[in-house]
Amino acid sequence: MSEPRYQLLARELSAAIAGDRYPAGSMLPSEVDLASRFGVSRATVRAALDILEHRGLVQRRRGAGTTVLKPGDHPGFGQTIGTIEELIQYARDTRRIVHSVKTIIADIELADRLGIAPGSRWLRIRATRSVPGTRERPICLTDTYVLPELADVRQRLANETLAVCDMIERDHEIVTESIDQQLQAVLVPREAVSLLEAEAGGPALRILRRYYATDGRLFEVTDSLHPADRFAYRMSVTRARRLDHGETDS
Amino acid sequence: MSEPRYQLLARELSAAIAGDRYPAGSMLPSEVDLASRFGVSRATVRAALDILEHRGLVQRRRGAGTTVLKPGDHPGFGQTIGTIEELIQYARDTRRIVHSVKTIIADIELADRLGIAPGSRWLRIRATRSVPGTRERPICLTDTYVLPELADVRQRLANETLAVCDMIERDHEIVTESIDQQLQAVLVPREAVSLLEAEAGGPALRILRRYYATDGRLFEVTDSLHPADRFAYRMSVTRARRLDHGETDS
DNA sequence: TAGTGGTCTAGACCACGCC
DNA sequence: GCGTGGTCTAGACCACTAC
Repeated sequence: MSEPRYQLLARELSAAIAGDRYPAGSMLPSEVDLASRFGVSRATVRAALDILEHRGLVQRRRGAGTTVLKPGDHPGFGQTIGTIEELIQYARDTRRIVHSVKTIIADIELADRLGIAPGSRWLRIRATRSVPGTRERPICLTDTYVLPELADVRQRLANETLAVCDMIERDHEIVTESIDQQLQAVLVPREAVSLLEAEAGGPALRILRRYYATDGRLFEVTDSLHPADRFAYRMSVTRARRLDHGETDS
Repeated sequence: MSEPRYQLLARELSAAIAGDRYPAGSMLPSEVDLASRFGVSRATVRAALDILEHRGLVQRRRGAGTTVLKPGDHPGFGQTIGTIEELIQYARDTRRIVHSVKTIIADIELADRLGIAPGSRWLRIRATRSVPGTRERPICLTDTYVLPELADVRQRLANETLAVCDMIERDHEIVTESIDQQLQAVLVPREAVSLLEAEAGGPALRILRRYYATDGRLFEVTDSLHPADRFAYRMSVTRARRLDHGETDS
């Protein structure tokens, strides 16, 4: 009907992990166990665990079981690079200038581009960010899409420099659990030229971010355009320690 | 049995697409059709298609079918890499073509660009990576710089498709502790045009990686140029959860 | 050896797009 | 209506890990 069971199950498990029912380092019940507990087939459990694994919440090892991971403690070199706090700090240090706020319905093209459901309603906030106290040109142009029920963030836009997801966290019972991020090189499109004070056809970094709450819900999507000369993305990846008991062979 | 059937099937389909049996814009056979053709179950076909879809080679639409995408015309992004496992798989699935190997001494400009000491000596390996069995253009142009004392990796370049840092880890007492990574949008420079078969001035993603060993030594630097239509960078960022007991227990 | 996750099968029903 | 992909089930065997 509405939501697939494996998604629902992923949300419940993700909430249970966030709620410390399964703390970092502990083991999740086995797949057959989860299947019987939730009254679903093992395939459904596996589909749910696929989601959690992809989000970096758990690690699965054949013959051993499924472990809840600490963020930053990922097998090999983790997909988790940096922290949300770092992203938020970036927002705190810059000033937002809102250019338009508007309710939109996602057409096929936008839905594909953002990875959201076609026909779904979102509040779109179009803004630029600048370094305060300078006459420098803006660092980026960002379209922020939030669920309609969170639309009251628009009251706060004017007075606060916080990231939108930060404001949402404070006003609603929402905690950001993970962010999916995609980076791509593009050329500055004509429509962005005047807002960014950039040259059309210059190099720019496009960053698409999808914000997931602890209950697994996608509640915010941002689509940012950074002219290359004003922004580079830096990150550090550290080798993860194994969570298991066995020592590292040599 | 080494390789799972769904992986093998993914490779065969991917090769068939590359070999123009299913050209861009055309439809793949239906899932049931593929299942009976290859003598596997539909679930196995779906697992294979999941891989192709995730790589951005095909697009699936319920009720409509599976379409082969044109590179550069993807609904979201092109090739994406999320985890190191994928990076390794990426290396395994692509062919390295070495164009030159040469000892260089870093001048001021290079030292600045790579973050290494001016006047230091490095072995530079210039190579492209392509999807094997196709006449597609290369995915990236990479300059790999390694310390002179690790120069014996050059013997392995021809026979192995592994990442250079992987080969170094195996041959020497070096373990990669962390990687500093920097992403930047640039335009394809004239010097890269012929090797990449790309248009000068087109958008490209430049990824600079610095590899540090456990003793803190910088032993490898890579400088990659990915034309935007052939690559996007994907990652997941996780909220730093509260640490219950001691922080990094051993 | 017992239990785990990884793979695979052969069915089934559904929502959706197209004719 | 019909075929498509999306979801789901109830089995099965295997490779691997822990004990």
